[in-house]
Amino acid sequence: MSKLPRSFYARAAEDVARDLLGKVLVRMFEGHMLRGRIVETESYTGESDPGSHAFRGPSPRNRVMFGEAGHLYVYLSYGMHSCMNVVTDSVGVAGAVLIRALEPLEGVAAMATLRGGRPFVELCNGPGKLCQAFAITRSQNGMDLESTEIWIEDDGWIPLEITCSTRIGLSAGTDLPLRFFLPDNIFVSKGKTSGG
DNA sequence: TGAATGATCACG
DNA sequence: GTGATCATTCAT
Repeated sequence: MSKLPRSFYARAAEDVARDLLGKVLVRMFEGHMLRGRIVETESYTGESDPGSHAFRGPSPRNRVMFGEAGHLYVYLSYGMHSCMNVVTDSVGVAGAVLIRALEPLEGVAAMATLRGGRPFVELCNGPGKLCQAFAITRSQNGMDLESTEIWIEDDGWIPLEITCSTRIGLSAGTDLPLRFFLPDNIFVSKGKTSGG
């Protein structure tokens, strides 16, 4: 049960995305401890990645992707949903890992309330859903994962198997196998699998 | 299958 | 300033 150090994040986004599978996101919210195991991620880089927000260089929105690793990058999608990324790579190099799905472990009642009473398996099986369940909005943008409000820890659990496939919901860069998930885990978001 | 809903970006 | 686009979710 150890909190991941900043050096864990200060690597290539693709490596961080793969290694985050099985780790546990922890969030303190109004006295509740919310915990969920990461079961699905996608990696995004910079100028070489047409699917990335940072593809066209720095802007006010993607600024944190170019900053120090181990911070949160949260943005609003489709005008109504927040999506949560973890910043990777070194300062000046754009990189981030989108957290797409979690397996709820602790604080499930609080998550269900935040999610409007949705069924258990639908609490965190999508990027917008898990942000709602963990009360993460753009006001958490730039937050440090070494803070006491939100962090990611390793509880020793190791995935049996990791599968990769192309990323979801993009109009560019869809040919790259940069989505990582645990096959057979029921909390992985719906959408395409690795061709099966 | 498509409605909801607003920030962001390119362009002028 | 305007218009197109979007790393989605939910109800039909």
